[in-house]
Parts: sequence; C-alpha cells; structure tokens
Amino acid sequence: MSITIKDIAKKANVSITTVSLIMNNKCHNIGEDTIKRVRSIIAEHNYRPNALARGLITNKTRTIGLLVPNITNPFFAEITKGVEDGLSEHNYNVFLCNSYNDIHKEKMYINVLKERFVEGVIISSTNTVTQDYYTYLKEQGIAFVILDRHDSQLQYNGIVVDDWKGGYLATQHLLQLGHRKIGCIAESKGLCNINERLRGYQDALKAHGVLYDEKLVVSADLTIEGGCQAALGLMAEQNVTAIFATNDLTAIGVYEAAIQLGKRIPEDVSVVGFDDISFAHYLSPKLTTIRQPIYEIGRRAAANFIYVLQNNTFVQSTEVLDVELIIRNSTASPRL
Amino acid sequence: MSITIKDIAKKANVSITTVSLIMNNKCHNIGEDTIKRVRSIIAEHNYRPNALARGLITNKTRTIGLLVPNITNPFFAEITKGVEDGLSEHNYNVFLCNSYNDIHKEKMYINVLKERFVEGVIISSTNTVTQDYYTYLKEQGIAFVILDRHDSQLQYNGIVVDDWKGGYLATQHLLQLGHRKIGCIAESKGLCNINERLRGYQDALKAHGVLYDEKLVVSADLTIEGGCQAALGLMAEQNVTAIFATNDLTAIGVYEAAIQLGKRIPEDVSVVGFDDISFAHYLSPKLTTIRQPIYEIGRRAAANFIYVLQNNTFVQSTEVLDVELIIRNSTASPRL
DNA sequence: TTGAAAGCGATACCAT
DNA sequence: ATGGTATCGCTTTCAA
Repeated sequence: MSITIKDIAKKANVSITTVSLIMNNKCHNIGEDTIKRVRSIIAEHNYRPNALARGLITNKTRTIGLLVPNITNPFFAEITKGVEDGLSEHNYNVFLCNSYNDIHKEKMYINVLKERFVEGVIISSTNTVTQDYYTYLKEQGIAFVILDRHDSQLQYNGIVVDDWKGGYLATQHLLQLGHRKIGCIAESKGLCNINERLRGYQDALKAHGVLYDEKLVVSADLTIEGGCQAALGLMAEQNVTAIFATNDLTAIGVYEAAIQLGKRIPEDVSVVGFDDISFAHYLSPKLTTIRQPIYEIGRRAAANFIYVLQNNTFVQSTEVLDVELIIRNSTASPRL
Repeated sequence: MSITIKDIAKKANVSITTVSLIMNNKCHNIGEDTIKRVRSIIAEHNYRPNALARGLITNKTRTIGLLVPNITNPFFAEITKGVEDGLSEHNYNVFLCNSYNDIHKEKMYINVLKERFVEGVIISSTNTVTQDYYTYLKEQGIAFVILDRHDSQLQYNGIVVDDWKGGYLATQHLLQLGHRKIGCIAESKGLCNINERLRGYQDALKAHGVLYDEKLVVSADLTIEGGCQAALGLMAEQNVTAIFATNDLTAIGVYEAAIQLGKRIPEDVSVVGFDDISFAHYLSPKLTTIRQPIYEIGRRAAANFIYVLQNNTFVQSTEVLDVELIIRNSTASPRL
C-alpha cells in the first residue's frame, strides 16, 4: 500500500542501493543528474523510508522513552516539554510513559521500551535509585539519563538541581523574617532530592541557632491532598508560624488547609514552596518558592542523550543546575 | 548483542517457527512439553521479540501518535494521561508530540508518525479542521481520532463535549444571578469548540431577553496571559459585571487582571471558566466553571482506537460527552 | 558511477 | 506436531 524504496527505484530506473545512498546523503559518487532525478521522484511521491525497516538494520530508531510518575503534575509536564523540544530538533521522538511511581510498572515499561529498541530512556523520579535498581538498569544495556537523583556513589548520567541549597534558602528566608517554629512537609519514601531539601532545612536551622524538632517535619504524599493533610496537623497541633513545603503541589495543599482552619497566609502562617510551577504565580497570595529551571532540566536531559548517542560513549556525569529563591506574597514576619 | 528468536530456537532445539508460534499463542498443535521447554527458555533469558521486526511484517506496531498543542496546559496533560492509560491496558504505546498549534508542525509530525508506522493518530485541538485539512488527513491513509472539533459536515472519528450547553449553562448562571453586562473571552482562530461555547453564550442571552453586544466579546490567546489582557480591556473599558472565560486558563488571567485593577472577585466582577482543570479548585476564590470530563475524553479516544483497530473498520462517528456547571465562589450577584 | 545480494529479526505459508 | 523458506523494507558490502 505505502510506497517503498523499490517503487522509487523502479520509477527512477536505478537500483534501490542508489536510492538508499541518496536518501542518506552518502552520494559522493553518484551522478548529479541521477541524484536530481531521484530526489524529485522522492519529493513528488512524498516518499519517506519505513523507520521500522531502517531501525531493524541500523539499530538506530531515533526514539527514546520518557518515564515520568504522572504527566498531570505540571512539574513533569514542563520537563516533558523540554525533553520533547530538545529531542525533536534532532529528529528524535519520545514514547511517553506514566509510571505512577510504581517500580513494577517502571520495570515493565523499561522492558516494553527495550523491545521497541529505543536508544535510551530518561527516567524522571523513580521511587529511589537504589543500588539494586541501578544494577538492574545497567544490565538492561540501554543508555539512561536519570533526573533528580543525587548519589555520589552511584555513577550514571543525571541531571539534578541543587536541592540542598533550595532547602537552605527557603528556610533561611523564613528565619530572617523572624520565624522560629517552622514546619516542613517532606515525604516518606526516601526520595533523595527531597531528603536533600530537608538537609538544607536542617542546616539553615542550625546555622541560625534554632533547635531542630523532628515533630515539625511530617511526611506526605507530594500532592495537593497530601500537603493539605500534613499542613492540617502542622498548623492545628504544632502551631507553626511558617511551613516549608518541599514542592509546590504540597504548598497548594497548605493553602487549602489554611482555608479550612480559617488561617490567613501570610498573616497567620507563611508558606514557601519548591519548584516554581507556573501556577505558583497565580495563587492568592502569590507563592514564595524556590525556582528550579524545570524546562531546562528536560532540555539538558535531551541534550545529554544526543551527546551520548552521537559520540557513542557512556558518559557518567551528573549535571547540577542552580536554584533561586523567588520571594512573592506568601511569606511575612510572624505576628508577635 | 540482544538475544533473538534464533538463539531461543537453537537452545530449545526447535525451529524458529515453533518459537514464534508459541510466543503468539498459536500453539494448538504443538506438544505440551515442547511448549513448556521453550517457554522456560524464553523466561530464563528474559527474551522479548524485537518489535521492529515484528511490526515490519505484520504492519502492527502497537503504537499510536498523540498530537497536543502543548502538554504544559493541564487540560492536555489530563487528556494525555487518559490516552496513555487507555492504551497501555492494550499494550499500545504513545508517541507524544507538541504541535504548538502550528499547522506546519502538525503536518510534519504526521509525516514522522507515518514513517514510524503508528497505527493511528489522535489529534487534540488542531487549529481548525477545515475541509482542506480533513482531505489531507484522509489522504494519509491512517486512522485518526480528532478531539474537540464539531462539524456535522465533516465525517470522522471524534470525541467532543457539548460545548454549546456549557456556554449556555455558564451564561445562564450569570444571568440568573442578575448580571446583564457579561463579557466573554473567546479566541480569534475560529476554533469550533470555542465558537460553540460562544453560541451558547449568545443563545442564553437571547433567551433571557438581553441584547447581544459584540463589544463585550473579545478574542484572546487561550492562555493565562491572553486572558489577562482581554479581561483588562473588558473590565476597564466596558465595565462588565461578569466575565465568561471560555477556558480555565483565561479565567486565571481574569483573576490576574482583577488584581491589577484592584477589583475583587466576585464582589466587583463574577467569573465563570470552562474545563475544570484541577487547579480551578485551588484558586482563591475557587473558580465557578463548566466541568468537562477531561480524563474521560482521553480514555474514550483510546477506546475508540482500540475498537477501530481491532475491528479493522473506519467508523465515522462523533461521541458527545456531557458537561456540567460547577458552582464555586467566583460568582455572585452584582452590587446595585 | 551503479547494482546484486546478503542480512537485520520476526511472521506466515506450505511442506513434511 | 514441527520445520524450511519467502518476505517485510531497508542498509551495507562487494563486485562490476
């Protein structure tokens, strides 16, 4: 049904080899007029080579897999866009997979992607890259770029941001405003980037001579609902004057909790988020948060891949991108 | 490098035909013990057939393409999730493409997807499906499902919501609250679903004996910024007491404009959105909006595809899903 | 400067 | 109940 290289060859009165050579720009030794004739026939029929057949023989499919926990989270949507943009410039396409933070689903997808012969997989936010899991990935014999995972011991291609600094900056900001009872919403599965943010929180506390109180740190799902639950406890039982939410979604949850408890932000409680998703700017009050270059993370992951694949090298390096405190209206000095 | 069907056949002392038959569960006539032996060898080596080779011969790649304008818009992220969920249950994978509402990019992607031999393409929100474009799609010889496009004349597989009803419901709600000067933020490219919403707005006005004033309808980019610009004009120059924003993103823009002009929602101006993206619930005040079953749209699109592909039939039908008015806190009676 | 033929990894038809 | 072989559409090596 679809037009093939054979058809083109026949119409142009040349062999399929010639057509192939021309299509791949390996036609140094082919006559100018032959090239022109073939090219025009290709154009005329809008012929495009079958990527499957091509991939089968070259082992280059120009596809990569992207594993995100949930595309519905604006953070991952933004990363996805960065990846797609970065890749499409190099004529790569992306298979999108939602892992729902389920490691089994993740492994299942890796298998699926392998049988599709993707040239690599970008993994955004696995549960945690344990030594076991890392070994597993290595065994797969595909290139990986892993996002958001710090681990000085495990060596892999990765893009991360300076999560520690983010946590420090956020907490320092609250301390400088005069807060002393600062809650923190972390999570329970031991995600290393969140742990880094927590370390930043602790170190800032220490630097300002404030005693670390583990009752003020609660674990939550990193969702709006999770943040709301956590904040409810923090505000009602611990009477914090400020909350550092380790991502913006949970910060939105804090807003929701504040409404339920009749507390005002920032008068009664200050909030700092993390990520700076676009909606942070449109909350009321506008959210003070730690900005990470989300789109850029996706672009870098893509660029990293292009580099690795083009140079046929397994670099093992982690790029660290910077973060920045964006002060908006959700933070103020505590009332006396 | 990777293990192939040949390797399995050799290890099991059978022909590749046998292995193939077993893998595809066409082994009615094959000895129990042979099956067991082969199966265990397959499992032992974690062998999975090369999807490229398979697709090359069967013309079934179990992949589909999904074209969305911008994955960063929560509306499309939600649709994407629905599509991916619906498809992955049937072992289909999805190529994600951002068209940025650029018809050239869209056509380019369709070509790319064709050469990857996707079994079909789900197109979410093209500029507009004109007769020309529709003809173009038909010529491609792939199955399409088109989302969000009403057109009784053009026949294709489609999923839409009752946009007219949504526009009517939104406007009626405002009228019943006592508003008479109701602005509407539409868009300029003639998207048919937005036009339907506008028709609903006009019909509601008429039904309530309110004269339609075209100065109250402004075109905008369907983004937060676009909505903000449009609302600025509507509020400052036209002095409307209420605004019907034809999507939630522009409604958020209205909130922003209200802040800039020092107006309060809903005391000074009421706002109704459209879509009910998850953030609508977390705006302050919470957004009154028209809910469409976004995730479900994606699922249905996927289901439609599965049906079409499994039955090898080109159904040409449009499913219409219902919408619903969700009253929250962004609407109130106008002050006297 | 061009073409013939082998082969990528699977499926499917026809034998046995 | 199992195997041989053509074939899918292309790239690549070698020969002419």
